[in-house]
Amino acid sequence: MTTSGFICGLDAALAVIGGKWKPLILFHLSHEARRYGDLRRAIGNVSDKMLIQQLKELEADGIVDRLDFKEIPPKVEYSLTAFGQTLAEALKPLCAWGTEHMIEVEKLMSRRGASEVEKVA
Amino acid sequence: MTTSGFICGLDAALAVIGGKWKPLILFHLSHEARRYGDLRRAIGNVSDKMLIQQLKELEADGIVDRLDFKEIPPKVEYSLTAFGQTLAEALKPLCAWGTEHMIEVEKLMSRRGASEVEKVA
DNA sequence: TCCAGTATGCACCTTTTGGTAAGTATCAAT
DNA sequence: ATTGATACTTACCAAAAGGTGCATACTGGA
Repeated sequence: MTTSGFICGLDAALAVIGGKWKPLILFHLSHEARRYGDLRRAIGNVSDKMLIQQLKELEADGIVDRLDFKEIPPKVEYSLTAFGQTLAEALKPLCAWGTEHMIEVEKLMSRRGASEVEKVA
Repeated sequence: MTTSGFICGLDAALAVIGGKWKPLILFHLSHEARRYGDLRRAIGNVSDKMLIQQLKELEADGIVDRLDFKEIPPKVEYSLTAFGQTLAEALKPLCAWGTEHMIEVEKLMSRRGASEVEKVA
């Protein structure tokens, strides 16, 4: 079925920001443009493969801009497009919600992990 | 490492609403409480296993309330908790963004699928 | 009596996603 | 000459997410 129709806008939005590192990428790029390696270090424990992959998708989706300086030790800068910035705007309240309830959510998530451990034990 | 610490609130929020059917569930329950089968039909093409699983997680996360009427043809009603309603609020702008750009996003998504088809062809 | 509807559980399998480790080309510094 | 940094690619593998189908216990309707 090619009817990939979304029911509520939430579906559409999540189709774009779904992906383990995309929220972080959005987060870091919302402040300023960043070079690849820079962004990589900022996020911390991403593999190259993953970061590149997610950046490519975001680029294909018109969320981020890739600026290749064509220099010979490679230099590439990533930034949010205007479209990406509208997304970042729309994400702010959700980000705020998450920040506000972060402790609670962390407890919930560790509980999920814990119950899985119980099954093993 | 058990440091499941989120970097930005986005991570925390997405840990809660991540899951193929959760956005839809939130969406439908934000209007009113619904019986299980009712909700199921509203969503359309979910399997029982998935819907139940996602509902259980949302329940465990304190987002939805499960009201069992203990009747003998089973009757159970799901609704948003107060906490769940704060989430729903925070999601509104994102939902609006998705609705606004839905056509664009649908094109993007079908393009993703198309390029995968190219690889096969 | 037999089937449908109710909400849910369980076993199994496929698809998707994420991760690891290696390799590429080019230059600067050691 | 080797090493390290740059941005990125590829092949291979593990884990997680999702899907299918069957089973349950009980009732009401055909």
